[in-house]
Amino acid sequence: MTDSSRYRPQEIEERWQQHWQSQGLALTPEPGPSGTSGAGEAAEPYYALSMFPYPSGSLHMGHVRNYVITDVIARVQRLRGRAVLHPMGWDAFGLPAENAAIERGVDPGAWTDQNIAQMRQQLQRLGLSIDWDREVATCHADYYRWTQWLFLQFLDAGLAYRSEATVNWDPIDQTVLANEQVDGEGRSWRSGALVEKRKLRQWFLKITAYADQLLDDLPKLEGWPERVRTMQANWIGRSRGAELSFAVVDADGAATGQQIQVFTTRPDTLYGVSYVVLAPEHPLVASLTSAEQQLPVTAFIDLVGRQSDQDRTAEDSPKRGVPIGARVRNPANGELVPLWIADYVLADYGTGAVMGVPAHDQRDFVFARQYELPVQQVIIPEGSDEHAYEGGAWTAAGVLIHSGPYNGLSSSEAKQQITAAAEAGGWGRGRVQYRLRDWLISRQRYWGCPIPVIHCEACGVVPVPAEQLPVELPQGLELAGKGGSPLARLESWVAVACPCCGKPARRETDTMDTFMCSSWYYLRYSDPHNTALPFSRSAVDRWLPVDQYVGGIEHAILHLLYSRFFTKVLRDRGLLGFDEPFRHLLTQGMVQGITYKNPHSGKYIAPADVADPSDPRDPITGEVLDTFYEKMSKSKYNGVDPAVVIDRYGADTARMFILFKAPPEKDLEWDDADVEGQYRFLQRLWRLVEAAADRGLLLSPRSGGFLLEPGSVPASASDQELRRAVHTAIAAISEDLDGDYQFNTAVSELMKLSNAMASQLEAASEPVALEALAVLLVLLAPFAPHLADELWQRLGANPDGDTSVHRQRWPQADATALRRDTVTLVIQVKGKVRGQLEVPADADAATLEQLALASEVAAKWLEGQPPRRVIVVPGKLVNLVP
RNA sequence: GGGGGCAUGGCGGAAGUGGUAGACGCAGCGCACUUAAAAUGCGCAGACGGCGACGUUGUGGGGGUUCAAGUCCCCCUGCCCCCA
Repeated sequence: MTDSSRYRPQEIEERWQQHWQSQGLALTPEPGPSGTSGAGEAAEPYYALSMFPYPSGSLHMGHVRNYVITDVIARVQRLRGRAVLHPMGWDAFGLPAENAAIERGVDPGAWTDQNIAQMRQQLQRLGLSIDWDREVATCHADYYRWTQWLFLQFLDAGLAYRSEATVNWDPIDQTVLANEQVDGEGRSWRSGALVEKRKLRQWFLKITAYADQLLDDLPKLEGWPERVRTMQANWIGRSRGAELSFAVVDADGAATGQQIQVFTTRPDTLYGVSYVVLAPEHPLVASLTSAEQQLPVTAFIDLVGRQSDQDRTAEDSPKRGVPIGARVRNPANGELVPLWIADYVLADYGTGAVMGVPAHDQRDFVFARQYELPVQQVIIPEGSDEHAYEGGAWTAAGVLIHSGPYNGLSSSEAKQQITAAAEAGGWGRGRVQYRLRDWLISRQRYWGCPIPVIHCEACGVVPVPAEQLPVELPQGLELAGKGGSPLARLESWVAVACPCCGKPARRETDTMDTFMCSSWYYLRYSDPHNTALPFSRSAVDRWLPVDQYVGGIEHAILHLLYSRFFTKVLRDRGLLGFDEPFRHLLTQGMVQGITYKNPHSGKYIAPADVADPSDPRDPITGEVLDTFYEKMSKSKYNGVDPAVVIDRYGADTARMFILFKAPPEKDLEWDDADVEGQYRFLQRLWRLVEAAADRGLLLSPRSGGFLLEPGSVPASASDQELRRAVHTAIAAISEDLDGDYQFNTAVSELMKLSNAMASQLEAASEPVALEALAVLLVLLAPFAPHLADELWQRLGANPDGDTSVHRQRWPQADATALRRDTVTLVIQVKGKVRGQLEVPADADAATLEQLALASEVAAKWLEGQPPRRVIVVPGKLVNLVP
């Protein structure tokens, strides 16, 4: 073999990337006047989308996996004749840039642009077929202008409002956070700081107005993973129940006229109420607290203010509270019960007040035990004796007792009847409650999209007129990272004339949550250069909904819920014509690196410092290390740099490895030996095709495709066998790329085809061999695009550079080639495999039974007795039951 | 506590509607080529027993349905995720 014919990805990949770019291979076909765009004109559109990255400046393996998966999908759809939109952009506002500015004094915009340039370059080395002409960056004024414009749409629709609220305050990042951005331990999703409660005036989007739609449309999203839909449903958390009024009474038991509204999902337990609890922040607490309880109540409120919601409401944490020295009347039975405040009731959920039913609610039960409040059982399990309440509350539905006129009713009947009685008696009504809160979008940070409103003493909140957009972020602001909105300190920017009355007014100084920017970027790609609108109705309706969205499961709630909300609002504004933005969603698994940890010291050890991976030991102490796979991160020294892998093996090997190693939704364990194996496979392909070319097997460019006429039956058995392997691969890979994607088995089918060709190509006739070679390279093209195009050219199919393998058509399997004359029949005796028989493929059941009974296997295992029963599965097996 | 998911060789993973378990690859072993090694090619390979033909056993554990169960049903164990 000559030296020049070795597979050297470093020499071919960049060349092909440049060639594709000059050919405009990844550009999005737009419908034009007839005759102007050959491929795109009649083609059906297909939109393949990756979740756009934050431009941190360095590409990691998680990105690579995400974009390679989307790229394969985009390339397959092009080969299938679709007009493909496959864009990329940058989620470019956010704290890292601002922190860099604070720490190093650099300009956040310049810092971000530099990172974008760096990451774009890294991305391009992967050979992704991205249409870079449609790139967007959320921090550029020509993009955020439209984020502001869309905010004004929300404002105009009454879906954006400003309100004083108790909010999550992140003391490290010095900003407020949305509920969705606080984790289960009450920590910020970004900084990890324990979130504090503060009362501030903030902007909200009224996502709760769409709670029902967001929930009810989930079943329509059949192309989404079940668990993402479940997570969203849980997050929205719709519960049906009733709001009931408890009248406040004075020391003599006379009504004071004040009412406490409670929300409950269990109106059937109303007769079991032994107290009512208010949230410590409830507005009536101050006025209802008796003189003697003043001191403990004040102290308690102060204590609770320092706790997170999660700590306060967890079922297993201790419940604390104090009575405030007032009583209320149970509207059903007239009983007087004490009024308490407690940490486990939250002000902003429901009405900020709950009725305490210790016998049938676990938290109430714990609370009642703690403070020796009475426990009144009113529900018993159907058909059973009374529950003894040893361990806790009986929270399931059952039958009512001790409930006056409702005794004997089931829980569900009682819920209806008690709610109806409340409505009739004017002391309550049925109500639906959501866990979902309105979306808090104000951030007291600089590097975000300015909220385009002006505060005027005379006119109130005035939207910035659309023609004055964008409200640009001022340059050269000194960022200190301490206290309040940085923009507020720039008086020259803040002071502005009111657009309404012309008097001096002040700009809003908060910026938007970056999730605002990412809630509509997929719409902008359809029409990225529009200067009159964020997108035209015709462009957005042509390309959307996104056919396939690919990204991490970590966005299951936040980004995906917000984007669905945006889509529904914009639909109602007439800006687009669909209900849901993403038809199919693929949540790819993490990329994990091999991780070594000293079990005694807890220290992570870099793989490079482990001398012998089969017996990993601490390089200093010699202790045996724990070995496992975990998500790649700097602190664990288990990351693998994509650039290093590409330098060594090329992008095609990296792509193939990532696709082959695990199914796309599962976590993937990075393994250098497996990468090496993948590289060997590509080398084998190279040698296979080179050997064929050396023998004079050459493909000439032609328009009619490279397949033999469907139905062709070559004369020789070996040709038939090779053809069967070729068309089996077509059928199998086509199926793996349809619906739910199985790239791992698709790659293994490519390996099988290559193995078959390695042993059979030499003996094959020229037409059959050429068909096999052409099919192999077209099937390979989406996965290893550089190698496929290089070999395609080396086989002579692309002499002028304009008949790339990526411009070919995805092959159709020929049923004739898949047909067999004989098949292997399995012979079972009593369900156990005992032998095999070659039989004619078209033999009927009776023939198969006879062949099986006449076989040696039958003779050996039936011992001369005729079987009691025979089951025949034509084409598969015969089961003899003695 | 509620909901969702997962469990298959030494490892990653394959196995339409129940129908030959372990495809494909990694690691391993043997052979060929080589002075040697690497690379490459060919072959073996779940476990147990047997020189062998072959037999037994085997998809986290237990039970069931069926001619036939990785696949369907019930119970249990362990792990992951979401909500509490």
